[in-house]
Amino acid sequence: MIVKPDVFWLGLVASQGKLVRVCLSYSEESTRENLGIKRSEKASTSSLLQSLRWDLADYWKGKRVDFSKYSLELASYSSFSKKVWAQTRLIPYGEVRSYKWVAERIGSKGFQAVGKALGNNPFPIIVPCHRVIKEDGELGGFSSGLGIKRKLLKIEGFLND
DNA sequence: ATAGTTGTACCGA
DNA sequence: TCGGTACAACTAT
Repeated sequence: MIVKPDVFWLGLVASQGKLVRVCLSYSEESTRENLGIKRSEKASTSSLLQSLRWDLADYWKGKRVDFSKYSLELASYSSFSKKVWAQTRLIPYGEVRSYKWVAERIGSKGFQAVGKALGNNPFPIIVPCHRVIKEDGELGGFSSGLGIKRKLLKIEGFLND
């Protein structure tokens, strides 16, 4: 399913009651390409996606939405990545932590590897990798574009404007 | 084996 | 404060 809650597009894929992938992008085309969703496909009737869609709409309005009820399809990922994402999901709405904090919490010194795992995050927003920034307060990177990271942090009230 | 990360710390100017 | 650089753990090739 593809929705456009703001200036960017959001592609959502679910299967068997679990979220498989989320894609954030500035263009509808790249979202479709990324997820392999054809224009001809009908809107999903999956209740999971319907629910997620409303939650995301609320989220964009600035409502404090809790995405932790959604289960993720993680079978094909490394245990390190799973740990990083699980830890990242624990960061509360509107707060941020550093890559180092995440690494320490999962018993690793590889803070840069944390960045890499977050870069591979298949569930942006649901796994709030935008809440992970550098130790010195800089934003760090974001695979879907730093502008989107900034936007998300603004929605959550962490950044102004 | 090697190169490339969404990083951190330390040093010198 | 800024730039260079050494280093860290992990992934992908």
